[in-house]
Amino acid sequence: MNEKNQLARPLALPLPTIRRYPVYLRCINEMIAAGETHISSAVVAEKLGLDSVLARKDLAMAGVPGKPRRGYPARELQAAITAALGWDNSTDAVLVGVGSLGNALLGYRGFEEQSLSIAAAFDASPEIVGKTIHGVKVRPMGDLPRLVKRLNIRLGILTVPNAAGQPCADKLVAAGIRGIWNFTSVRLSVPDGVIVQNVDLAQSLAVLSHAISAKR
Amino acid sequence: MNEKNQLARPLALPLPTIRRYPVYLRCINEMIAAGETHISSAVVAEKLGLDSVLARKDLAMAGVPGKPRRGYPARELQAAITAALGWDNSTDAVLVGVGSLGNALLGYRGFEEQSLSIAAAFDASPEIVGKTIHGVKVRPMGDLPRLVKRLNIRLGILTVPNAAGQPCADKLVAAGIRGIWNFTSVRLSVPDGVIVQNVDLAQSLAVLSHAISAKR
DNA sequence: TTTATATCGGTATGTCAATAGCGATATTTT
DNA sequence: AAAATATCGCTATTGACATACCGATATAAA
Repeated sequence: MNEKNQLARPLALPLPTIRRYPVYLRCINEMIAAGETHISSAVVAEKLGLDSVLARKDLAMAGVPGKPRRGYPARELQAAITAALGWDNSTDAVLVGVGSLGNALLGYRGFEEQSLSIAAAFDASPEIVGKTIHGVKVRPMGDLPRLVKRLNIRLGILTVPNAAGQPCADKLVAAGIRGIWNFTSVRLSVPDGVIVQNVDLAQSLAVLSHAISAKR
Repeated sequence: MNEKNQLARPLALPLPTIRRYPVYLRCINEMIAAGETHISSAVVAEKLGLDSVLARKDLAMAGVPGKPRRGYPARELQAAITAALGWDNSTDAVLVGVGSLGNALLGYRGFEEQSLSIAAAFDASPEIVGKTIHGVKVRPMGDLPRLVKRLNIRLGILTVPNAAGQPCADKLVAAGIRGIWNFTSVRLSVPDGVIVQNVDLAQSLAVLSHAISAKR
């Protein structure tokens, strides 16, 4: 039999739970800023419009023991979720493709919350290389391998045109990148061990436009 | 009993299927451009790196009968999926919040593929109002209700700072919008009948950063 | 003409996550 | 000190989707 004193935290968190963690985290941050010392799953669920059981299970997954009638200790819960997301340590990333979207991401201030900082940007176009966008200097693609290795960067942000998607992904992989945040519509093929997270606006829009056109 | 001559298309398509449709559609378009007249689910699955059964089921959901040993008729399948997504008729949308992200979306050329055109843009800041960004004139928020009603616009794109998210969503709803494409991190509360599709970069990044930090 | 085969279409099974229900317990109230 | 209650934490059920399997059929090959 198992000792039941210790809280059993599963080795792998459910993917949907991980996706919801940023939402919880923002809510918890607000509550801490408002002076709360304890976080009740019921209150969080109410604020976010989620089922109370779902919120309780998600928060319990963080591994911090809560107390009946009080909730979870706020700072500990915050720290646990932040750690689960890997946002407790600053992460450097490189951005490839300084078009309009890459430009917007370079200017996005919200990444600080996720401890993400774009350490360098690259582009193939000679007209853009050399310019400084939102404080980041745009470098030629040739500099990518050396810089990624020197700074030990593990995350690449891919914001190039579709045609350049796979070739640039290959370059990132060859340079030693571990994860690619893919903003192109191309289905990247990468070796095992490299993680790709797709942000396909068309997929997101599909759900919305289908629903709107279907309900008429 | 049921007549079985007609292909039974389910009234509601599974959400994951809808999300995959844009991916299939791009693949089908390429194959048509390459001169194919028939689309085999096995070939599509191979190209996209999906399970062949999954692709077959998804394509079958479109309601177009396929032929053994040939596949689905290319143009008909293309038309059916396009219609299922509501991309067969041009859809006008309004964009609220012309910051860096709103700017990038206004300049994004890929929306034509989805028959989406941004008919008008709005912003609260007097410095931006009146300017023309990528061919679209930025109007003051006060003009929103009248213009949405006059052009009978059903889709709103929300790219304002988090603090303005809910108020602006309320204005869109009051103007008669049916769906909101929400790029803020705020969980919007809207009345029944209005659909919200969230594009939360933090949620997407969460999966990636968790995986990268966990596997070390 | 006959045989072989690729692909479709439906049914059954398995897996994962969301929901529901219930007991345990610490805090608050009386 | 005793009773009431809110909240946690566990287990079971439900439901949806992905996967596996199998029969039907039109095309291609022999």
